[in-house]
Amino acid sequence: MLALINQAMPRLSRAETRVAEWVLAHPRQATESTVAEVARACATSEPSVIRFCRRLGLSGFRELTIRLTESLSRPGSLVHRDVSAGDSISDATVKVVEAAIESLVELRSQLSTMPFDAVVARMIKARQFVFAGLGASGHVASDASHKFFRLGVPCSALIDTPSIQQFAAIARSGDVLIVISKNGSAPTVCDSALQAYKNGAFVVAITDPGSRLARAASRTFACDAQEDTNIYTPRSSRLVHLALLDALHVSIALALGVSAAENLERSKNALIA
Amino acid sequence: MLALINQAMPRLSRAETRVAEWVLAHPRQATESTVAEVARACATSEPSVIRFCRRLGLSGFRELTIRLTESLSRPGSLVHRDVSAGDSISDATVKVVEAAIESLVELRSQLSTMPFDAVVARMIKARQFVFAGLGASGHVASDASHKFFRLGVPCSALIDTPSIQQFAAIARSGDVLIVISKNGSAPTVCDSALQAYKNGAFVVAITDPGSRLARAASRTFACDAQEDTNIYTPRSSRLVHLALLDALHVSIALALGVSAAENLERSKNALIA
DNA sequence: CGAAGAAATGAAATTTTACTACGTTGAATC
DNA sequence: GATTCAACGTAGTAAAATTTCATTTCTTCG
Repeated sequence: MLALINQAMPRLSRAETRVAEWVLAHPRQATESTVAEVARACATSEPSVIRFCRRLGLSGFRELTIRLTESLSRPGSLVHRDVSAGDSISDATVKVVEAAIESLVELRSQLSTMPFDAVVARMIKARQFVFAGLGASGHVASDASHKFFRLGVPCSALIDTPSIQQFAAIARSGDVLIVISKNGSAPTVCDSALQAYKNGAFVVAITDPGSRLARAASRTFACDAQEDTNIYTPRSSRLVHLALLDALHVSIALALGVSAAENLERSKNALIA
Repeated sequence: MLALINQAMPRLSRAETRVAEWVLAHPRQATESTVAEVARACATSEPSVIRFCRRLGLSGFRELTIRLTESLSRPGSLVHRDVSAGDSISDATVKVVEAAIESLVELRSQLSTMPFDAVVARMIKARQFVFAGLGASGHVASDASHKFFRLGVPCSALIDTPSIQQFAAIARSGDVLIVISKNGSAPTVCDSALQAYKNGAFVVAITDPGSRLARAASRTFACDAQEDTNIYTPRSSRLVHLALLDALHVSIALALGVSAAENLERSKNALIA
């Protein structure tokens, strides 16, 4: 959160900058203050404080206090140590698993900012789900399709460019296209997402925030995967995307209610029997 | 905080108990609600909610939300609670991701007991890697194949019974068969593993400890995935298997040394260019 | 340089939210 | 069966968050 404020600093106006600086300087105090108190401390007005919150993408002051307490009580994350050529095997395995844990912890802290409610609301009324992704994201798409179809909604996975383009051309209202991409820059995928959107489909992106794909989609789940400069470090983004889709899957199951629960139950029993 | 509420339960009156139960069941949602919303959800009045807070020694509702968000964002508060039908979407998503984190933490603690060294020693001398799995494990196998081939070793993924059986029949010394299975009980897969082993292949199992597959393999990575009695709880085993294969991949890359590093480097550059 | 437009800002009004005062109900005790 | 006391909710109040809008300040372009 504090990093997010720092990052937003250049976009802020003068009064908002004063608020940002005060919050960064007194984060703990900010969580216990009221809007009026913050405004007074920053020698500005209450609306400016509110505007500051909005500029950060928050719903208001209340959410600021929540987000702040969250990040303040989260202990400094595990020191992300890269695998290096001299590592022993046991060192390396621990590092890899810890990196994976770290990215999931990061995901958890970002869950509350993600548009689950809006996406679920649209998905429970969909006539089909189409998952799309290339390369490693293709496997994620397949996995998701394999999981979501048990809800009783028609599902498919598209894992190559021509298929994605073809679907975009025939997409229509009622279709939900979930596009999975690590950095969201592949032009063909972005174009297809836009095309599907224009044809009336609901397009959900699971990708980096700020990417071209993120802008093309109706809704975006922003997972800022840390850049892996290290050749040995595997992409944790796959794990994050899978976990995110797990969460979405469960959310939809809950929203669909009894019918979905029954389908899940039956499909589970089918394996045991 | 949640523990504190539990502890205070006996001292609470009837209406206050209802509030306590709701907060324990929907902690995340509680942090984002207003007094009126909580009162409505508990079928009680606003003063009762306030009284509940006071009884806990807090100054009021505002402090409750702060204390709650604090304890929710602390990793120690992973009180693995199952998703239930009445959960809000935000509660459910947090629970799902926390369950995933928990299983990876579990994996980390078991890493030291796993036969990485022995498996790596055999794999760096292999002429090919074959990953096998059915259903959800099939996606894991595909993903692994897609990752390992970048080391420069021939790789393939078998995701259906006949293919696995056929490979087992032609397997020979120098082949490494990595079998991925959640509970390791599918008879055809176990038989194939045994057959491949008899034909001289090195068979690695990624499965539950004590399963039939575990006994059939040359070496086993035992991941005791907790039984998911709850229909909403997704299988975290996929994530664990993927992370485990990531670790194995990196270990092999390190053991292969410069040549593998070079291959990884080149394959990474191929995507950017 | 100066006027038109846009952006930023705060005063005041409005709505929402947390909290309090008080009367009623219900249960326990004698 | 009357008395007492705790529990509870209705209705009201104070306070806080948020919106509206007029004023000011900065841009920008003639």
